[in-house]
Amino acid sequence: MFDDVTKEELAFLQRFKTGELVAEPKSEILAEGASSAQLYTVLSGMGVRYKSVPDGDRQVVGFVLPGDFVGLQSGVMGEMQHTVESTTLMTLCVFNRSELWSLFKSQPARAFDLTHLAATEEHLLGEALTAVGQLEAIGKIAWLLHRFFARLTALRLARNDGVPLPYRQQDFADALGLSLVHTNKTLGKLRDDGVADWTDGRLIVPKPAELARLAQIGPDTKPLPRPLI
Amino acid sequence: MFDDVTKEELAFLQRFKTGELVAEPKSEILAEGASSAQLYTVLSGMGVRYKSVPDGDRQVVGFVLPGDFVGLQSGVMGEMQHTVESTTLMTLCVFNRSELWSLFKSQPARAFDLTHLAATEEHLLGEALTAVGQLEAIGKIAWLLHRFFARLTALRLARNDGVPLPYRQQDFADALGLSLVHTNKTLGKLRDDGVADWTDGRLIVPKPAELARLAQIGPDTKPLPRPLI
DNA sequence: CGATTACTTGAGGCCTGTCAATGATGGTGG
DNA sequence: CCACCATCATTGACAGGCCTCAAGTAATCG
Repeated sequence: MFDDVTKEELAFLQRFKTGELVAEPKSEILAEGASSAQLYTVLSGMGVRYKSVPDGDRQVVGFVLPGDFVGLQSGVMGEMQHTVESTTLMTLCVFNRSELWSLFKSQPARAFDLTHLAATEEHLLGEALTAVGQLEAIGKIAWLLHRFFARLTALRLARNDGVPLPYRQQDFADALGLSLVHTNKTLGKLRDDGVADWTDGRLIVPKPAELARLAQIGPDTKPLPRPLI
Repeated sequence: MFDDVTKEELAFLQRFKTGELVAEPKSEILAEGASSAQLYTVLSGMGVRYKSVPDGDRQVVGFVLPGDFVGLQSGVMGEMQHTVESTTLMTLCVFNRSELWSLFKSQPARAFDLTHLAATEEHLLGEALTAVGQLEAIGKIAWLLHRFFARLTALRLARNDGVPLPYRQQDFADALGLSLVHTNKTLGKLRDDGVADWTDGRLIVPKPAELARLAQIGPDTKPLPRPLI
């Protein structure tokens, strides 16, 4: 699902890279409102992006999967607009923000890719907003499960016993604007109906077409290809 | 609210510009799923961005105001993920997509600005998602009104009788995931309470602090500065 | 002056949130 | 080894915010 990378491009990215970071589960990678000196590409593990609301709630604005680039907002706008937190153990490829400008000057193709990545994020958020705004609970849950299933399958993380999905139901609730209780009951309904079963951190989808129908998604919708930085 | 532009940068943008477009109200500027050969900067007028849902509904993912750049998604990803439609009469500055690549090669500062713009859109969508996901109806409406009031004031469009707001209540409903009826009643409540009055295409805010409180926004939050292309 | 569009208002019902309690699991310390 | 605590999933009862249905008014237009 990623665009190809040529040898000389790879060479530049190697220079751009300054190290690797291993993050424990539930640790903060980037903090909302902070200006980070580093940008990251996720090599393995999963996490969440969320914004905090004054009254103590939070809105999950996205889920971070291997191959995702995080910190671009901080890189171009000065500070992060949301927090990035690891859910599982994560390893990240570290880049220095100070070299971002040299990338724009000397590697226009990589700069284009970064813009592409930002536009992709915008697209994903638009999809999420549409799901949260227009679907009812069963559709929202189905939408999110379908999205994970398609994305994780494209990442070749699917096995016979489904795909890994190490999040909590609370994460889903916060992503979809639902209460934890209703999220739980809706997941139970999908499980009882034999459409999708998310148990013990793994997701199994016996009826992908039915899941897509509930989510109002075309049955063969695939994740868009994206550049890998 | 826009970043400054130097003389030589302006010269390049003049070459980049290929003309102007005048769009009648309710006309489609860019269509979801289409690949556009043009990109635009809005010079005057207002519009909406929306995504269509299979069952006939739509989700408004943003409102287009003067200074906004539209078509970047098509420019970097190949096709638009949402439709852009004019609400009022609009004038737009037209750029050719084919020159986008030369911009990345020869004007890294402008390329950086484009990435900045994409990241800004991502930020705005994240805010919208948070409002739609976490606030109840009164808060959502207050949030959107507050956002318009701040943005239009920054654009110096404020007069003694408020700011222009030429949208329909249906546009608000589709943006916030509310029904038209409930949107209407909630607007009526804000009007009755003397917090905000949106009538005949103009918005007056007698109690900005109260509006911000309902929207869970810091009282002195300003729109983020952004580049102008 | 009929048709269209947009705004307004009332009534009733359901989807979803809140409150509350229980079970299961795993980590921790005595 | 077991009591204790924290986290997460699950389930039932109940209330309420919001949707749907329906009807009416006002303004614009050909």
